[in-house]
Amino acid sequence: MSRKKAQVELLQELEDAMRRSSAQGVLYGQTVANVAGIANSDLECMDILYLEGRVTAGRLAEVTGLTTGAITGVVDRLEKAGLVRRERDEKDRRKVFIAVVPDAAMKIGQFYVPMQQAMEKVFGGYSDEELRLLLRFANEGYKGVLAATEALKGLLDTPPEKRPALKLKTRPRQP
Amino acid sequence: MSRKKAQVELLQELEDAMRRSSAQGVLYGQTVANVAGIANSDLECMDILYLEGRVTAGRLAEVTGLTTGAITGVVDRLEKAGLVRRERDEKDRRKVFIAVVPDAAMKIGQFYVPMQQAMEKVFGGYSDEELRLLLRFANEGYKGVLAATEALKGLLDTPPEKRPALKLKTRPRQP
DNA sequence: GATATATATCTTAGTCACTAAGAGATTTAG
DNA sequence: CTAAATCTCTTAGTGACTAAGATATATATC
Repeated sequence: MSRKKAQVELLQELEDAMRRSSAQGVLYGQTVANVAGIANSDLECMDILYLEGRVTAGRLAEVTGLTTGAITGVVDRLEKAGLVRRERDEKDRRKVFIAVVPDAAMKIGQFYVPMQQAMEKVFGGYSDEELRLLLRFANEGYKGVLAATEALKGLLDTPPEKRPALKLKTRPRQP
Repeated sequence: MSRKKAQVELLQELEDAMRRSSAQGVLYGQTVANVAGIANSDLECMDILYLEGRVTAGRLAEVTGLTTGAITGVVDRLEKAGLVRRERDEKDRRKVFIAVVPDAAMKIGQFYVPMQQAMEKVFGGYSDEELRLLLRFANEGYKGVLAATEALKGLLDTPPEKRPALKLKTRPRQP
């Protein structure tokens, strides 16, 4: 045992707190989709487009885990709503780039204002050095979650009986 | 202007990094649901049950934003899968408590092991004091997101033309 | 250069989770 | 004791999703 009891508890608290805030983050997203009047996956794709810029339909399918057929539907709806445009790649005419229509970023962005304000308020309680620590953690956390997602996807290709037994460290929770 | 340019950039980076990792967190959840062979909302409810303990069907509807009818379906599926049990409240026989079946926590929990391992690895790079800072941030962040969600929900009840104009601070992103 | 294979998106048919509206059961208020 | 309120479930209908395959374009092989 290299960890003291207090630290194990700290880590458990941390895990729960992150899980809780992440769950609430999901709910915020659902609410945005509701208010904006678009489907959840549609908003998810808008978010990817915001973060990655112009991407192909296939990449959207890859990142969201949806089938290409489903993405066709997503893009159809977003295009009809005037939020994105299809742009055929002139180099490879099989590809279709999806690009956010300039004004659309703001139409959707406004619904993130309450979140930004709340976060600004929270960030206000931290020094620059502490904020840099949070940034470092956010970046490392992203990489960790990405890796974990890949690891978990790997299980999908493995038949259940051949899966390496996962040692479970969570204890059942008392309500 | 009370903030220096460097800090504004830091905050923007932080916002993007959090958005990115939170988006990846959503994807992790979707993958868990896939691997576990249950619907997304079903898993979301399992998560709420894990965090809140035994809750009523109505509370699940409230927290998830689904209708009570949808929750009936969720609970039906989870019950059939042997993950939860319906328990009528003896004090108020209209209410139905949903409780996680003891072993079920582990059945689902195993799919969070890759995530826990990834996070343990990340946490390993921080001192106890830094971890406490992260915990403080996670808790404050949760409260912030919760408040933001409520604020946004408020907009739903306000007719679009009567909504207080949200001042947009995001700048459109260059892809 | 012609043919075969690969890649990227779209189409179609069918499935399943969701909403809206209201029914049924129980509790609380007058 | 009746009326209103609360909580869950039921029903009918809608819409986003998958699987499979069609279409169009690109790349590889001979």
